[in-house]
Amino acid sequence: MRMTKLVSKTQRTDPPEAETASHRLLLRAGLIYQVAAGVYAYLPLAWRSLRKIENIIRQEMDAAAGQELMLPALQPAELWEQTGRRAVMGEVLFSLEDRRGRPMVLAPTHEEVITNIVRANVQSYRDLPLILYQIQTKFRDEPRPRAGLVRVREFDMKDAYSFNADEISLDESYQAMAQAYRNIYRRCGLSVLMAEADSGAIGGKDSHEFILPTPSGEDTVITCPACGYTANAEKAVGIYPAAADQANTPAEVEQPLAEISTPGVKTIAELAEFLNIPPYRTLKAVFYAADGEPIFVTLRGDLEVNEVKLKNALGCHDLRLATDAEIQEAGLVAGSASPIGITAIKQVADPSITQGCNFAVGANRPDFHFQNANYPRDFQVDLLTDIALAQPGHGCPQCNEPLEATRGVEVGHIFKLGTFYSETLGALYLDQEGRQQPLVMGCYGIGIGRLLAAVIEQNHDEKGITFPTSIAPYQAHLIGLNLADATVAAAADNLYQELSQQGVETLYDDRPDQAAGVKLNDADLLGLPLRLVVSPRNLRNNVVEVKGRSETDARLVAIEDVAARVRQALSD
RNA sequence: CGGGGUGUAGCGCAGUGGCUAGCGCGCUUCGUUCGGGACGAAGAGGUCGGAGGUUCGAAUCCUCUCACCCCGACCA
Repeated sequence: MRMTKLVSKTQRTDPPEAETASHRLLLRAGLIYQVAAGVYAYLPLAWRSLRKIENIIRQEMDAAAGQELMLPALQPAELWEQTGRRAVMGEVLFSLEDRRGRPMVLAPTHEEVITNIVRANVQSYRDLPLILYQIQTKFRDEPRPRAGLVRVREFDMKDAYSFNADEISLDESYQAMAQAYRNIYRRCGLSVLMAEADSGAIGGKDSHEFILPTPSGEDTVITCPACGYTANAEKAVGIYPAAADQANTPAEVEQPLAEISTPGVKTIAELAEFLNIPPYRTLKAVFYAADGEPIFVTLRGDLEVNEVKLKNALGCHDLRLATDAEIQEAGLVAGSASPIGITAIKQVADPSITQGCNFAVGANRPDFHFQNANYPRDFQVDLLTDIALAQPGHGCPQCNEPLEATRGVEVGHIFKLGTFYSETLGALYLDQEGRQQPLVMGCYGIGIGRLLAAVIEQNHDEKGITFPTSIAPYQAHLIGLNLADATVAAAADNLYQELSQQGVETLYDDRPDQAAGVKLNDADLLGLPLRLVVSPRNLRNNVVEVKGRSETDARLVAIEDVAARVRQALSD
């Protein structure tokens, strides 16, 4: 490709709106063009790279016995009502009407359609297991698109679905997909973490996310350097430090409940300081609204609520902190709230309230707290279950060594779905004994554009992108310096022809009037793996300069050997 | 949806009621340059996000509205 014919141009300055490296470089190198919030055009360079990513994914999916097909993005809303997901998805679902006024949606994912297809085509265990996949455009009206291609509203996704006779078979498909995913990331030049993940309201047992560690990421991953435990913070379990200075047999050491005056004390930090006790000797109260119903949550004062765990425990769609008005209406006192004496509100508590005794807690009237609160002596709860957020420093659930936290971008997610869709939509098969059984399903997603963003996030330096060869838009960046010199122009043109004929994907900077600095900087910005420089200086010695993007020094190669050397370098 | 911010040339920005709206980069033409973002000369390019209002006069003041960015709740 000649750069004089390339539609996209590089920009000299960083786009001010781009906070993350991939967003900044994608815009600046002319790979993407923004059309609307969270909607981007892929310009030719990006599109070449994305197609290479897709092909790697296809190869790995096919190797794992996947069959590629293509499903429609435009679907009747009715299909989504059968599974109840029209309501679950809510405003994320792009909705429209056709000319007859029928409600339609633009699909954000494809479980409904694929399950119906399988229902119509699979009746026997002999057809199983089955893995189907597609690479197709998804539509999600995200509340907040961000960071260029990381979080958008229209994006291409590889989504795969497995159909198995039983859980054991599902495990095999799941493991095969997990391995395919590892292969895909490795081949794209990415190093990712595989983290235990929350499977959501409809999920089955297992779910894993593939996370690219980066400070600009949206997710927090909890890791254990000692044993390798890795989990999304939404899912992670931490062993919080037991209250070492407290006896483990509360019944014998419980002190009488006592109300004390605590003027101006509202937060846990203030309470702990006022009483000169550590935060873990207090109890924290938080109020939520779950699908509109008020929820009173209690956990130990040194811990935070994990809202995903809470949401799962309650089985609700919508969970948010209660408003001040709702708190007042419930007769609660913010800053001094107490689970003691609350009967009209649903109460949820974390088991941490049993780790210790004689806690300080609000008295549900302003400027007063209780001392020596003990569960279950002083209050009862409707639900006692893990709702605490694992934090760095907590003990690993596998080995009790201190956990660490890392930020990251989710570049893939695999789920064991179980039988929710097959039962709801009637996708059944006959087993060997002739009994009807629901198909056991899994689903597996990778966002293609986000993967490109992740690759750039992990492969760049201060000058620009450093594309891995496997997904670089072109393999070689040929620069002709001082093309006003007819000899140089001829040599560069010839080399371009030769490389092209030998199958080396070459971007040829044939711009006649650009200064050397502009061309060299653009080459660094675009980040193709190999840079070839033809110049008067080199040509006097009949050589061409060859340099890898990440190398500091160039090699001089005789011009007649360049094509062979380039092919060799690319195959390494 | 809550909080913060921005809309003026392709890009980045200046312009607090007064003449024909300006600067840098980029772009066009000519000339000179030619290995890390060259120089000179001459040019092209604008519904000042939109609508309404105030005014002799609005990019500038008022009202409404739209879009986009950043921080939080969501996801591949």
